[in-house]
Amino acid sequence: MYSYFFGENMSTIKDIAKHTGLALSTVSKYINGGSVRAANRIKIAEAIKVLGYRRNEAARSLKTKRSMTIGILVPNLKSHFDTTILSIIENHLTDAGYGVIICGYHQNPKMESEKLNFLLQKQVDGLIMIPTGQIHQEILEFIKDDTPLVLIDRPLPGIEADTILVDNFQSSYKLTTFLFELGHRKIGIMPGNDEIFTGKMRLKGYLEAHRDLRLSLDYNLVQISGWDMKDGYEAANKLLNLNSDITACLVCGDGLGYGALKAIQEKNIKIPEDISLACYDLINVAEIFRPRISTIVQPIEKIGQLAAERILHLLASKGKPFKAATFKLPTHFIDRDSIGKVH
Amino acid sequence: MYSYFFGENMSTIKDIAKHTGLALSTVSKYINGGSVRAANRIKIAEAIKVLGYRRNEAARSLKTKRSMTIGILVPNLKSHFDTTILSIIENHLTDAGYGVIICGYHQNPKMESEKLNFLLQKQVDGLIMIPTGQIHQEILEFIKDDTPLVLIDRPLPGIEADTILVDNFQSSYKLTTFLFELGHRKIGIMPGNDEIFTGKMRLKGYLEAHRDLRLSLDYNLVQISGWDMKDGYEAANKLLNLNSDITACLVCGDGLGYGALKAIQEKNIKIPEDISLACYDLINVAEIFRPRISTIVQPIEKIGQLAAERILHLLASKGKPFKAATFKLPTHFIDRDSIGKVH
DNA sequence: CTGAAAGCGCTAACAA
DNA sequence: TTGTTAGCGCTTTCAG
Repeated sequence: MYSYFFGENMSTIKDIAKHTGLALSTVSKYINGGSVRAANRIKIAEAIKVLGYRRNEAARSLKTKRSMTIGILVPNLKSHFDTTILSIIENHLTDAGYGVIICGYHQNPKMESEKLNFLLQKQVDGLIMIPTGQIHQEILEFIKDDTPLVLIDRPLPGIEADTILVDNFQSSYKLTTFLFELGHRKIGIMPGNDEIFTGKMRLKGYLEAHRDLRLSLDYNLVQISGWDMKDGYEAANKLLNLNSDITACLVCGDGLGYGALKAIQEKNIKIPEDISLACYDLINVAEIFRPRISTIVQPIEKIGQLAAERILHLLASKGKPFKAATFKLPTHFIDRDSIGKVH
Repeated sequence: MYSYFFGENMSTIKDIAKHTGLALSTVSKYINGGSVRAANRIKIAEAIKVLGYRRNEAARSLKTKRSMTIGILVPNLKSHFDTTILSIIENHLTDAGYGVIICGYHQNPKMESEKLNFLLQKQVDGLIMIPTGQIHQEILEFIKDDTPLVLIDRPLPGIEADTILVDNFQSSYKLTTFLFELGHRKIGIMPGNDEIFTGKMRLKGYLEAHRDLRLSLDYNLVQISGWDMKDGYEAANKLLNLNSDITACLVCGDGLGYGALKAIQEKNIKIPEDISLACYDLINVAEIFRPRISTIVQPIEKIGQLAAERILHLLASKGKPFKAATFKLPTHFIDRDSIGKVH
């Protein structure tokens, strides 16, 4: 009699109340872990099984104004950096009982704003994002709604939110200096998109190192581009074609690294004999490539873990006064075999 | 007077009805694109802006029993294969007006079932997934609810659902034969996890090719493992240590490929002089590695696109009788420089 | 084209 | 411990 057919409506709390002869509120309490008489617990549990009951989250959210889900928004679902962080955060939040809605915005600010809107509509209880840097209306709304917000990788000036960064400036400054000390005088850089915080800061490190070292700078040595492999390929080709005397190159991203490697291989240029190469990230590949590529390693695990920790903390202390914190995590440089001396 | 403060409640359709002096239903119709008198349209639009109104999706879902979101569930958010497909599907569905909830289950069947449950609770209107192969209770529920379901990469026997596969068996059968024709007699294989459809079928292709070629088979040449880089590293080491006379190896996954490459490099074994290597996927890396790696290329773009198409189709024809279809997409083999002849 | 009213499934007082 | 009840914000008849 309580059988269900293909396509029939889900059973509700009401059905199971009817089935057990108990009140809705009792059933609800059971479901939410409240105290219910043992005999009734059993009855309810059985009814739930028999009727195939499953809580309707839409109704629950509507009532409680909490969705128990966190939104995560990243620029590029194809990027190893993004997805690794994603994966770590998801792990931690799942453990804490939160669901996760993952969105990518394809490095497109317009889509970024659309996805934020989507997440807003889904009433996520918190948001972790790698922003472009643009301050969208929706971000202000998250803040206005007092929804916990954690920013990763790139800050949002003027936005009061926990922010997790790495030492972009430092790392590229030091690396440039390191190359200089090895005798390099014509050092190229592929900073990616310099309107994005990481690109801008890494470029800045390179630039200031040049200034401090009193190394004159040829702007052909700076090839701004997008972040993808094809961008890296093009940028590297320009760099190589425009600077016959280039001896080293600093590549500021994973995708760019792939592209650069492709271009260099095609031209039959030898690393590190003809050109020294250093790259951010290049996870996995740096080790197996020959020569092994020297890279700046970001603490991805830590970033993800910290992001999850912070959002959980904010969630737990909601309503209380809070002061946004910025964390600047150290990267470290692993010098493998792609950097040589200039004589 | 309609100002809002930090943390104040969102304004609702009711507020904007009050603000404009119109009825709820009129406002609702406006929001849903119904016909409303021009003067009122303007009033409503303005009120929406002033009050910062945003539709509450929980309420909407509760009422309509549709969420306008599709769930996507994949085994491994760190896998290039998975995330590329993800990204493509997301694109298409977003264009069609659907939101997307992406989940990973970390190759863990238990978590797979938890995530399915999460998606079920979120009342997704459709589900696209790469399953482990286990038939969870939740999958049955999706089907019972008449929720469109599209399976990718691995089928679910007995489940009536659109399924998108590639020619795993064929591709590895042919590749094994190809290696045989080049003189290889000791061909190793790293099929990954042979309880997973793709691993099983690729192994089967290898095995049947051996049988058909009357090539005796040494079981040390088959190293079953997980799918990650470290699994590939271990499997390759075993393969290499156990078979001093091995001349070729077929690697059945991206992560495995990274691991195999690492092991081979460490042992200073030359490709293809000492060992020939062929690998599934190895996206991006196959081209830039030296020697360039010969790979079996899966039509990832097409898989993603087809998955999106199918789910959209199913969504549009909901309720109508439907017959599940299985698509088997062709892979193609790109022979680069990692396979040599045996004399 | 507009308005009144019912109710989706659930939670959370409050009363018993 | 259990039951009654009032909505959460929205869509959707059905009248007007």
